[in-house]
Amino acid sequence: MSHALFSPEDFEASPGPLYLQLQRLISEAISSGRLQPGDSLPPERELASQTGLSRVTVRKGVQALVGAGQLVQRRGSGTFVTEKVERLEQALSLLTSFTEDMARRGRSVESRWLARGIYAPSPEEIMALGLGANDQVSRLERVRCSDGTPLAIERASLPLAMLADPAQVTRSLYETLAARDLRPVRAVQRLSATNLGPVDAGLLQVAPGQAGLRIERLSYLATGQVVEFTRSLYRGDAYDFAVELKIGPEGGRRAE
Amino acid sequence: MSHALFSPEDFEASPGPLYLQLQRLISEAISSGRLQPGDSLPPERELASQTGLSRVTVRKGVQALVGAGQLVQRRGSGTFVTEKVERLEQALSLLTSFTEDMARRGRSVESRWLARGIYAPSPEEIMALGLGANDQVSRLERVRCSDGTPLAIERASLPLAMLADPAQVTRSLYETLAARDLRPVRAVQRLSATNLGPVDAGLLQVAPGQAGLRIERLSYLATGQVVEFTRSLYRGDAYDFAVELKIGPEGGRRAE
DNA sequence: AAGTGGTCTAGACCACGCT
DNA sequence: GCGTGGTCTAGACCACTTA
Repeated sequence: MSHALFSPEDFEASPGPLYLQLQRLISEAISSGRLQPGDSLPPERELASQTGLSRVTVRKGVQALVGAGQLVQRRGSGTFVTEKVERLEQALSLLTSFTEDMARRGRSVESRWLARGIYAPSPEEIMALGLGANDQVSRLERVRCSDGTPLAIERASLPLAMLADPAQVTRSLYETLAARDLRPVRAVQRLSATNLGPVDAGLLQVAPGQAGLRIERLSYLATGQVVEFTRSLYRGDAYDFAVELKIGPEGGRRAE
Repeated sequence: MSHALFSPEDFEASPGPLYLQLQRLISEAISSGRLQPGDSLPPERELASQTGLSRVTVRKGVQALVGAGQLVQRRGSGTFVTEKVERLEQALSLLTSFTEDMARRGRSVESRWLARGIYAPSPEEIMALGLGANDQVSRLERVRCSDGTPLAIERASLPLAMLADPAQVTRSLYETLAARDLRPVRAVQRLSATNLGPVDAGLLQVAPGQAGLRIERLSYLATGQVVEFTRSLYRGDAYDFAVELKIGPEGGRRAE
């Protein structure tokens, strides 16, 4: 059975740096199916002796694939091919809740609370919610998971007037608000792509540096008051957001 | 003048790996303003002797900041603090052209063509445009720049029926289409975050692995025909997309 | 030609996870 | 305890840029 995955011949007179060649070989082994998601790679020292490279060089090649999200390394345990996540599609221009959204797909929802309580507001929250210096803020921070996989980090901040007791939110924030007749009628979102920092990457169980989608949302009541200020981070590999476009000025009538 | 930037004392009995300490020191020097955008870092060998670390370790710390986009390295020349890019805000739900969008902001627009011609379609293009196996496709691929900075890569594909002569597109694609009375009335976009590969990162002049926003768009005529299929990659650090939300089913009336 | 980053090595020790 | 990945070193050579 145990054919070595690679051999020194693979590196004879090939072009380019050795770590890139190794990277390519491993990458091809994955895409060809010779290495399946969840499979373990040989230990670095063994890869080194199999290929005739030094361990430093082997690590450099492997690390590149870890950075690309194709491999995961667990200290003391080994190196494994990343389990792939199915991509979820979600409409951006509907104000739906995570809970309902997943239910509609027939997927389980779990949340892990990072923070749920009343705090002194950050400057960012003061700005966004229009608070006074002495006001306090309700914070709801959680990791959203579906079928066991963390998909997003959600950090919601609300004025106490909107949510005096954060602890009463157990499932959907919108559900809790709606029960008190606080229904947002309008919301503005800002999206950008960002490399996940070590902390957020850890919470989402991906390698630091992986791409994530950052969404900031401000929701308003009919009165114009701000209901909530939410900053979310979605795993870039797990989400597709869909937007339907209206027609811009140059595509339609000139004098609208 | 030339105080050494760092000294071995910075590393005495501090916690954590040495390369992370170096990374933090450099990062702080940047955020504190002691290192300005465009400034050069001391050569790796000098950093090593200043800090008492090995060059390998210095490189590891520096590379991490290169990966984070804070530093740029140019072989044979040196290591420099990244020039920062001002963030542009753009409405996602309007179908505006890059050209007009920048003009409205009073910014210059330059494009560099990567491809402009007629090709045999890829399977992806066949799917998206609903082509037959023997049809051909017009492709417009360019890097979009403003004020000298590359901001996005745009790869547009159109059926020949919509654009028989790609060479006649010189500025805005929409302008060219509108002149032939081909005005899209509807478009669907899909967004996701992704780590830029070496090629795309090179075109956008950022480090490979930096986060980018991928947008796929399908535009339709009033007849329902597909006008264009465009895949764009925006620099994550240069763009903020804004979306206004409608109200989802649970927020509004039940029976609308 | 000199100086820079880019690659590579052989060998060492540490910290963690498993069994 | 043993095997894994994580960190670190000293020294070498290559490839490119700049002068």
